[in-house]
Amino acid sequence: MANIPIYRQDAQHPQAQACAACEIRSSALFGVLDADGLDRIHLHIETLELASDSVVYDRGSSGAAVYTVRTGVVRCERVNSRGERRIMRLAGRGDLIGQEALLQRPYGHEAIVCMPTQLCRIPRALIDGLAEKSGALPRELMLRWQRALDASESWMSEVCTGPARLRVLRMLQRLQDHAQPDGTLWLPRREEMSAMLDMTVETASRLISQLRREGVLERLPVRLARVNASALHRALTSAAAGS
Amino acid sequence: MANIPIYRQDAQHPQAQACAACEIRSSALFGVLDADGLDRIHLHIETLELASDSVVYDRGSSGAAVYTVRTGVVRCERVNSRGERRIMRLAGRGDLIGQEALLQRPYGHEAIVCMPTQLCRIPRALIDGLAEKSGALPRELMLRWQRALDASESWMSEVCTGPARLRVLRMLQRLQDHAQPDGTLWLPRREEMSAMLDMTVETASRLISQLRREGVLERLPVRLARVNASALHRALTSAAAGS
DNA sequence: CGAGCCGTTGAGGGGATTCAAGCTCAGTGG
DNA sequence: CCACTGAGCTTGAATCCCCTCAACGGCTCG
Repeated sequence: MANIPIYRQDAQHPQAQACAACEIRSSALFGVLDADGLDRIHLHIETLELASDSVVYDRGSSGAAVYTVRTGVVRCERVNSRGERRIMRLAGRGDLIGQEALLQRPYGHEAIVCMPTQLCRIPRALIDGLAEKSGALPRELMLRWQRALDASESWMSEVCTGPARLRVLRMLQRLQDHAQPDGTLWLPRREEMSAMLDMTVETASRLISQLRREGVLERLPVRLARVNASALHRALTSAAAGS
Repeated sequence: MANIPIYRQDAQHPQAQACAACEIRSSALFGVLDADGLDRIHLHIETLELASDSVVYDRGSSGAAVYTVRTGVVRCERVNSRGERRIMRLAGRGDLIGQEALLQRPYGHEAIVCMPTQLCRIPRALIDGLAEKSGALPRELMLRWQRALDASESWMSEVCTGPARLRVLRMLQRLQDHAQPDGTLWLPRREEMSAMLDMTVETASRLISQLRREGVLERLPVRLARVNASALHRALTSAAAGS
């Protein structure tokens, strides 16, 4: 019984190969499953490869699946009662989105791809079936919910607060967490920044330009950038203290 | 087997009587339990009666219990990196707080009583034990988590956004949801409003005074108020449109 | 090339903050 | 009884940050 590989290597199905090779499996939802559970899931999980601005799901649609982000970044949006788009959350590698589906509820926000992204689509029925057998899965799910709640609250307390420059700096800090291996990161369009940080596109543009002149940010071709980590850190501490 | 009362009426323990008489049992966490589960829980659940400004739990403390609000209002606070207090959430009748404890994690915020409040303290071990037997409890727990997440996101998109007057109006709208039977509601101190709405106490004061002059709000003795629902509604629509 | 989108920059105005001064009210003690 | 606090609330005046409105430049694409 010992040394059963966490994902069966001998499975024939191509998706089984993909799951076996998946680098995020230890941090992903099914890390807790045993061999029995794992054997069954490959057949139902689908890997999606989506381009920028693709819609993963719409708010209000009654979804039948949750998604794990393998690479790339997905943003979760919502339109508030004044008709403004607000970006509530960024999901990156290893994050789970659309958990409402597990409770047979419509999605609470719209999920949109920020940069070329790979997703694993996990049908609800699959998780329902597994949860009855595996004792560890419900706990793992609750952990994901708690993580989403933490992220939401820390976003609210840090990114929705304070002077505009500080908010932009904190956004950059968070974008760094989703940076690609080569150090480049997704830089939102100005309008998206405005939806994240509750400011106008003009203000976002001014502040980004200023940070570029200060050497905190270096602009790359298409919606990409590179940040100087130490300069960012310095800017953050001085902005937080100076206020 | 049919017609087993959801809470056993014949239990001797005084807490069993309290649970049997609890008016929120259908909406509370244990509404899904069967008779076996219910018989065991009374012995471990404790009813607390706390005065304003009592601390239910501290952020960072590793809690061993979750709490259900029976009456009153509890606020969940957090201190952001600039050292400012931010109120992230209000919990009222039927709401569950401190769910992090179920995952053996420290509380993510500080919970403080807003007005005289009754709480049920539910030890973590109790829920762990029940969850193994009852299939419905994990689902119910996930539902609570999702509800907290929804509340957090809608708070962020509605209360953290827009001109100050609109934010104050939306706060009043939410406070109405926690109103007492007699129609009075908890009116935060100005400093607490400032922590909720990300504005200065002066701005909060100016706007509350203005709303009082407009007849939206009527002030009562101690941190209580009565709102004119229709006037509030009118003010909200005109403020949302006028901007 | 013009159209359109996105980003940038400028000028002006408005709303919120800042700083400051009274105000109300409960508690205290002479 | 009443002055004396001190905390919380209110209000005023000046300042500033951000928004609004506007124009322009770079870029892609038909």
